[in-house]
Amino acid sequence: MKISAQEEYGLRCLVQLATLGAGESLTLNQIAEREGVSQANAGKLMWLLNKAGFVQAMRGTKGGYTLARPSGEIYLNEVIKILDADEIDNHCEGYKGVLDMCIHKGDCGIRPLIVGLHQIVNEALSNITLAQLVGEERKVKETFQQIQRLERKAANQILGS
Amino acid sequence: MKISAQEEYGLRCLVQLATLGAGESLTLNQIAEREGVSQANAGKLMWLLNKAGFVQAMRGTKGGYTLARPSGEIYLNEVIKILDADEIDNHCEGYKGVLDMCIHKGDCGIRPLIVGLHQIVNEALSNITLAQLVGEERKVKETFQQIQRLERKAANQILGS
DNA sequence: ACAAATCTTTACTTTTTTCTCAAGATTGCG
DNA sequence: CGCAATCTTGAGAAAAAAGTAAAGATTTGT
Repeated sequence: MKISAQEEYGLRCLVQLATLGAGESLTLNQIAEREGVSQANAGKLMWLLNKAGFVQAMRGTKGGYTLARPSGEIYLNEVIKILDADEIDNHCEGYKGVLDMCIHKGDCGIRPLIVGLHQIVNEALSNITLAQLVGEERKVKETFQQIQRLERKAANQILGS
Repeated sequence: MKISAQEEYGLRCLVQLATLGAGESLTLNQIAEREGVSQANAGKLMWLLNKAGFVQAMRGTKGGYTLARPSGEIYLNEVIKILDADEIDNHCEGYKGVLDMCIHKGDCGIRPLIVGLHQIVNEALSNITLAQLVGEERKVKETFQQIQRLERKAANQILGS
């Protein structure tokens, strides 16, 4: 279970935009340079993010990108969903081995595991906004630590019984 | 953020072994057939799991695989770690763009996010054993739902304030 | 000892993901 | 207008992941 390159770089490009003051914008080149990515690659990512409505692009001299909404209103789960080309909703379509259908219809321990994992990640991401990612290292860390503590408690309650 | 094919199929092969009674074992062919995977592929997975000490293999006629420990003592986080070729510990080594080093040293909003996500997933996985995955759909689902509820509560406590 | 069944291991092929390139489109400026 | 800067878009190259094949090693049974 890992974060894909597209998810990571896409998020980082957004973070760059989130640091801007009102009226400021960044060109593809600036974004690429700041994140250590090629301009071509950044271009594709920004294109995706633009299509999805997270950023606004302006062409021509003096063009560039800005966030389409305040960074405090952009939740990471939405962003990840775009950068990751959806997935999960059709999990059993994906890994069905050489057979035509997923073998594990009905009662199957694997499916709830996979679905559950995705939900947990999604839930965590839906509590974090772009704004929080900008220079707010402390708060993000705290949020996750708290989540983990309660996660552990929950597991004990259920499994320990 | 998604589960890789190797993670999923590897887990499923283990689940097959976990359903066996004492003294029973499964051959590569049987495992492959039951999970709808090619024998070659199952072979590679079982080889990995064997090297990591999760299963025991016996060659020759009457050979096959069995779990190396009781299924109740095999935690999913350990298994995933093997099937996923480690990762995370060296996250900043992985996605560093075209530069020699990760740009985000020190204070960086992205790193705690990535690390935090992995920890949350790992924590969830470390509370589930192979035994629970066998025909226990209900229980796995419950565990995750409970974790999610508390996760949400935790987030509200911190972020809402 | 030999043959059959089975796991082991390495090299290779295919598929998917990631990244790049190059041509096109739009905007602003002189 | 026409040039320069910038985003857009699709094709395709490169890299990584997944999967396959084939030859080798080990065990059991006769």
